[in-house]
Amino acid sequence: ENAAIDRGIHPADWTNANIDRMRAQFRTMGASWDWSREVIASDPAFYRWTQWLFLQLYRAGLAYKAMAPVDWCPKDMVVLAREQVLGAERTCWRCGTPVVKRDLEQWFLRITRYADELLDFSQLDWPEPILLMQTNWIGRSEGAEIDFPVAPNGADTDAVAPIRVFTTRPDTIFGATFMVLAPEHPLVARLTIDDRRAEVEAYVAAARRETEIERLSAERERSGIFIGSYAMNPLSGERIPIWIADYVLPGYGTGAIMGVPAHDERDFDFARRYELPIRYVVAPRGVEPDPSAAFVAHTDDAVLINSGAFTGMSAAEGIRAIIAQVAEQGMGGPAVSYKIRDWLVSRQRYWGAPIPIVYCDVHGPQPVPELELPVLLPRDVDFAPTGVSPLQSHAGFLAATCPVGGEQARRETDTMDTFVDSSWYYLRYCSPRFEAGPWDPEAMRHWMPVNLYTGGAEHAVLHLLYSRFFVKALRDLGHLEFDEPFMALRNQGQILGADHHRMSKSRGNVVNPDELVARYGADTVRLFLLFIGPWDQGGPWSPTGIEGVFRFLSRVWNLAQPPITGSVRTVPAPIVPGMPPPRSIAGEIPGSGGTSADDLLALIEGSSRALRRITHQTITAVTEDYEALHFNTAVSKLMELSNAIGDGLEAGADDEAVQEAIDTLLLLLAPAAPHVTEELWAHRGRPYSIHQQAWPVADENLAAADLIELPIQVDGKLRDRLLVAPDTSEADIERLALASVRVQAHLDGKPPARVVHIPGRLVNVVTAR
RNA sequence: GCCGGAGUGGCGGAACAGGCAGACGCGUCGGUCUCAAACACCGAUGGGAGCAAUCCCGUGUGGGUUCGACCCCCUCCUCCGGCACCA
Repeated sequence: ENAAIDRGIHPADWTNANIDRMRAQFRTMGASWDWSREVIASDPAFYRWTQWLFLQLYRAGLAYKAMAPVDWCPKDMVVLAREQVLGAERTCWRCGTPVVKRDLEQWFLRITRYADELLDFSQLDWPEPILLMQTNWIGRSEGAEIDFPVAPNGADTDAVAPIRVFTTRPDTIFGATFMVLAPEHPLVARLTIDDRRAEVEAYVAAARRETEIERLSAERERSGIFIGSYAMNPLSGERIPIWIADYVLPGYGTGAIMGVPAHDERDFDFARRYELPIRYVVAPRGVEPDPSAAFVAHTDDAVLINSGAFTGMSAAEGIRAIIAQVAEQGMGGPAVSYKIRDWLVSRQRYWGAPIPIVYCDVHGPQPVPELELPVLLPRDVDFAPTGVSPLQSHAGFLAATCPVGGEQARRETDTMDTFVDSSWYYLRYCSPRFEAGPWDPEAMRHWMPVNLYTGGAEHAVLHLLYSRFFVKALRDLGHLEFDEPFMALRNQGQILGADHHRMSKSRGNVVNPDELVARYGADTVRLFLLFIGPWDQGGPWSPTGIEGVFRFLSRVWNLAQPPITGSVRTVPAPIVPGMPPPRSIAGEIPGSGGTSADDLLALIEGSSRALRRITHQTITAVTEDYEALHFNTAVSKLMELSNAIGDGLEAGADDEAVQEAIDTLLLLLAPAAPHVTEELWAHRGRPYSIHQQAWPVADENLAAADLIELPIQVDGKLRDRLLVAPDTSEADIERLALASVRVQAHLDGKPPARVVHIPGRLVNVVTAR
């Protein structure tokens, strides 16, 4: 929408032009999807069901409208979900502008109802960091809510209900020497005594004016103000002063805390500044707390002190006992608090799915009947953002009738957050043209849940959290039969601009794949993207090396293109392919001085046998790499196979081995470089299409080497290598290892203290030291 | 500040149930081809010593465990990501 405004065109045209462009781009890159299942979120045929879903949630009480302090992007002139406000700088996820707080009536989805179930990841094979991010975002804390009665002072505060606090450390209640309310707490005005009123009101006003960043700044000294009233500690009966301070947040817990300076760092700082008493009530057993010390963090071996009847209990016992006591007095009990907030989904923008609600003066807000869906987004709207939905100035859209009484009514003009569309799109893929509902239940059973989902980690607490919520809510409403949308998740890395920043037009560091495709061809670009580094890591873009991939594909072309007929080369005599004797490589094989072990092995096996071995080893290795998403090493192994084919030709490998190797190379390469492999496959007279052939299967016997190479170490340092038949006895291997002149040179004529022999891996000769 | 992830040649990166560090590719150097260049091909390429055989040093820092550590444990440093007074 913003881009369309910048260009002076309609968002629908801009969106559709982009869809066309991306389809074409994907096509040139050879991306192979089932295009018959394409869905477009801005198409009424899709958002009809987005609206339907909203109504299901509304009827179930999971969608509601409420006045609340919300995050507002002053540039986009729209509210944001808490998840869309990024980082300590608290910026808009879309444009990067710092957000501000506003009190507005908005639509929310009750994701908090699923907070506990969203913490259950037991069915998921997801990256640990994503699970941690979701866990932290949900932010579950167990503790207690405890009522502190207001102490009578003869004024009108006497009739005030007790003040409820939330704490995770009820065991420290005897250390509560003051109470703090958030400046926004509803009781502040009533509990402020007249003498203090002017100052308190000034403090509250100042707190409201401050941006959240300033307020949350850790650097700033804690501030607060005494409001003149007192509360009673429900267990000790102690009278403690009531303060307000902006370090207590209105939206978490109950918006009020008991101040326990001895055991909480923030309360400690606060007490120090305002000279409030600090009383230690928990200490490691047998240790006298040092009054000059700072706050004492929670430890496992701590016991309660100065805590009346609870003195002597362990901290864990104390927590249980004090909660029980408070509950018995009817003054609270166990409680759980969460950081996650309900999901704000309404947006004051044009380009989104309209929220299907109408407002009737007689019957209040009413859902649009399902048969009337979709509520169509009109095209002829002045969509410049003004802070209220542009739809408000569209008389035709606005006019509605009440579904209950038929009165004239007014349509909701806010549209839905784009993340509502993306929270369920994958469900529509199962039956994209289904008309009788959002999905065909039979297709749903066949396809869902998604077995492997790939995407960026930036969706951790956005799309991935919302989608889980949707599936659970729809399951509970009887629409789905599974608990999780995405069983396995893998995060790909992000390719950054050459300047190490995210690619963006404004930075001018965007790489356009079209130019590379035009220059090198799609297969080269695809292969290079796979080869550039680990798929899950990402990193700065550098085109260095794309030439190497291009050369590789050129070599494959040259190898596979002309059917090889009767190429004749000198063949070095193979050394007894059947039963080669064990031998030490260096020094003991005449003339083997400069020969690498691989070369020697090939020499012994014979070039045909060696090529077939490498071919079948490559099948296994590349298949495993693909399945593990290790594409960079898969490509390097394909390069090695192509090098081996070149060596085999050079050494006179027979045609059968060469042709098998080439066919295998093409088959393994086909997913990565679909175009060139298809063409070569056809040139070689193989049946169409290479992409419909069975995946090659490795023959274990062919993949097994006739000889294995064993490193020989002395004291952990490599000194020699042994080429032996796989079935050589351990005793023979150790005898050969010790017989090595290079090993002997490091033994100084003394017998070894020990020989560590890991069969098939290595031999380590340990000297007495 | 808290929670994650990562530090390997000139560069991208291999190798990680503890077992040959540097696969594969780029770049660089040398050579072949060419009138010349480009392309292509061949060879060399972690650092140091040596004519050589070979030896020493090397995976951010400093310790530790082990026959053996890029890998495990502890300390610190740097970079990237997330959260940010959540009581």
